Amino acid sequence: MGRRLRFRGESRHKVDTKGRVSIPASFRRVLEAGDPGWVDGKNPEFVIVYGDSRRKYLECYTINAIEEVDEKIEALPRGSKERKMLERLFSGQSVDTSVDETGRIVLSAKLREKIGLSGEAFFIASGDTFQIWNPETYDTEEKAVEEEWLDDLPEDVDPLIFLDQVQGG
Amino acid sequence: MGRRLRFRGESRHKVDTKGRVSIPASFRRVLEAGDPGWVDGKNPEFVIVYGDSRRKYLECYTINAIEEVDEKIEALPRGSKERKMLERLFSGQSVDTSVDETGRIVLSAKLREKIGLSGEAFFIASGDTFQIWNPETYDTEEKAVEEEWLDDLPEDVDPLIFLDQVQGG
DNA sequence: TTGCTTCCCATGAAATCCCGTGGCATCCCT
DNA sequence: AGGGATGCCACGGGATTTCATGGGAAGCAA
Repeated sequence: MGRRLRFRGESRHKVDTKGRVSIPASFRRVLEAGDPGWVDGKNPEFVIVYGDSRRKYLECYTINAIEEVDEKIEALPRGSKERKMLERLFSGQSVDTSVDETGRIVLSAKLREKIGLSGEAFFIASGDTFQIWNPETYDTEEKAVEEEWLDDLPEDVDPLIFLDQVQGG
Repeated sequence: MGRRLRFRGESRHKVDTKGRVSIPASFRRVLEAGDPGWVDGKNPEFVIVYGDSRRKYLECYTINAIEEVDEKIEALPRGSKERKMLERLFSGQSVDTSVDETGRIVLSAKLREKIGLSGEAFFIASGDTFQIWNPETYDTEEKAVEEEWLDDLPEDVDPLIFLDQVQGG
């Protein structure tokens, strides 16, 4: 198996009145690589998880990534609370889509309203998923969180330190 | 064997006086794929499990999915309590239906009464099945549970952590 | 006959397809 | 190095199809 591609970078794109948005070209390459059914010339599919009411962004999974999640959910005991909740989140509160010929997707009115999208959308990579935000929401809420976190670190601590922390419980 | 199709998403549809309801278009695709007897142009069949009196929603299985369940039940010792109960649930308290030309099914008065359906129905995917709810019941009883569960999670904990929990215990 | 079910046809709104444009970067040829 | 040709990219608009939903007529049963 080849190296797993990851999303990388951030960018802004217009959202037209029909809800169409271009997916950053580099993200498309990752979506293609992450869709086992994809063949050159065709349009990659992927899954948008929008989650519960308080989530303010859309989270996008490649087919491979979402399948990994689905399988893990299926491995949980049938009937358990965790399983039910995760099914809600990942099976219920999600849609699958595909990129069109020109590299765009269509975000339904419902999805746009949910995250307050109009005019422009902000894309940002996050490991093996990427997120779609209303640019203002991202600036005011997320960026603030990031900066606060960095500010709270002692002056001389490099965030890289966290890379090698043991997983714990 | 190809990748297993799963239901995905949620939506609301009208229930008319005859008990007719549209099945979400994307669910229809999964029902078609999950019905071994289906051919393009025909109408897929599937099974609705309504269960005992406590259950407040209808659970819908593709033909393949229900067959898998049936086989597992048959593997249980004949005469065992578990087998009897499961047979009651899945053979007795269920009906099979088919989607019509226009993408709808008819829910009998009995089924509608059972889950208190009138006016509108809420559909939500749940792995390899989907559920049909009275929208109010879903909001007040189920969604509330979900939100409470999310609220009880520590601020910075993502539900995803449950995916990697060890099984057992 | 009186109610249920099916079946058939109709329609507005929404989603999808198809086609076209300008900008920018890269390649290639001379 | 100049200058075009090529190709990908972000974006827009119109045409077409699919969806969800309504209503009536025909079949069937009590």
